[in-house]
Amino acid sequence: MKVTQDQAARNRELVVEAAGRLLRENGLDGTSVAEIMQAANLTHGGFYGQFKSKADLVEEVCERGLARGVAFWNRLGDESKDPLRDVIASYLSAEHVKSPGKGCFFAALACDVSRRDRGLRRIFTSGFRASIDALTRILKRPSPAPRRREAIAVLSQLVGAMVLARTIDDEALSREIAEANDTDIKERRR
Amino acid sequence: MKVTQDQAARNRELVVEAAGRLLRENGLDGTSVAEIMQAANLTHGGFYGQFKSKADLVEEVCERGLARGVAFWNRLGDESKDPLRDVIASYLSAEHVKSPGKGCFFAALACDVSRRDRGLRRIFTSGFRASIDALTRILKRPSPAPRRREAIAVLSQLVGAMVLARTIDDEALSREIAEANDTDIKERRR
DNA sequence: ATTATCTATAGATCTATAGATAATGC
DNA sequence: ATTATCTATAGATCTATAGATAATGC
Repeated sequence: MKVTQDQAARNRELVVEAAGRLLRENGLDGTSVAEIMQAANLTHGGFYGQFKSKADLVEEVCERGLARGVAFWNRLGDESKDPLRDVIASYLSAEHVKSPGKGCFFAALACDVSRRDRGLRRIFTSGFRASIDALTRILKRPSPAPRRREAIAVLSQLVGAMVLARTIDDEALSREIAEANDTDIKERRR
Repeated sequence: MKVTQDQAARNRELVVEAAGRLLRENGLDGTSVAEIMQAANLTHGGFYGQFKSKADLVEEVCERGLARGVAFWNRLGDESKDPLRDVIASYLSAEHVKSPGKGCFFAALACDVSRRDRGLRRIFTSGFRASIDALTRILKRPSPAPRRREAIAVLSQLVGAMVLARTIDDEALSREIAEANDTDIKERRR
């Protein structure tokens, strides 16, 4: 039963990883601790040796997940020829619509989070600020509007488009939502 | 205990009304049947005399709630001097941010719905089409972009702004999100 | 329509133990 | 190398709560 400290640390990572996927796919309430542990190939009871509570795990998962998203955008900002185009294309891709478990934490969980306690909401608030900063840096070519305001508008539009595209039960209409927003964001920045 | 058919029908309406508020405030999973019945001043058990199941009630509530939102926009479209301005101002108001129980079903429940069965998703899909039609009619002055595409973009932006504004645990930043999107939508249509 | 009840499932806790780690002895 | 201790995990169990049903009353 007992494993090396190293293996225990790896097991903990497996739990965080499985939770990251399941929570985004099925929601905060739609995912049980038992389910997460099963996905990590561990038993339910073992969970409480590594996390204080489910809420504790959720906070860790979201904090790390949001940071990952910001890092991805910052990397695009540094390395891409046309970072805004790449941000939009990846965000509004069909892949992102159909795989919430691998995608944006805002699109997957923001509605859930708005009903949760301060702790989790604060984590999302920090993640939001960092995301806006990343986007602001990406919107660097001359623009009539203040860049920060535009970053907020673009992020809102992206998140709304993803939430709606995932809700719609019609593949063609869902695609239309993603494409309309893709075109729209590009057009307005002519 | 037993009441007239008329009173029973009124009680049913009370249940639908209470559910409409509670489901939007606390989410589909965050609202119990017992809670809804209590809010309607009825007992838990009575629920199943009027609805087949909780899922059944949820469908009825969403269908009617979505239709109400569409009707509101159509009324603005018919009666307002500047319907787009009024749509945006009401949608992005501080009041709407803090009272999800009285607000847009997309902003309150779309994330939840994306994880539900076909029945409920189809209802939201119809509501989405009707909302886009209403918005398309409102966007009637000359525009370089196709009106339908613009309607989809504007609705996405509105929903995303509301979801994010409600998630953020900082009143000033939350206000900034609403105002940035308000200004942004107006600016792009100069 | 009320009241009591049933069944399922959730988060969380408890106990036992395999086996790793640390302390000790040669 | 031996012994003692520590700890990550398994498995069983507890408590609370959910949706739903059945029996009852007017």
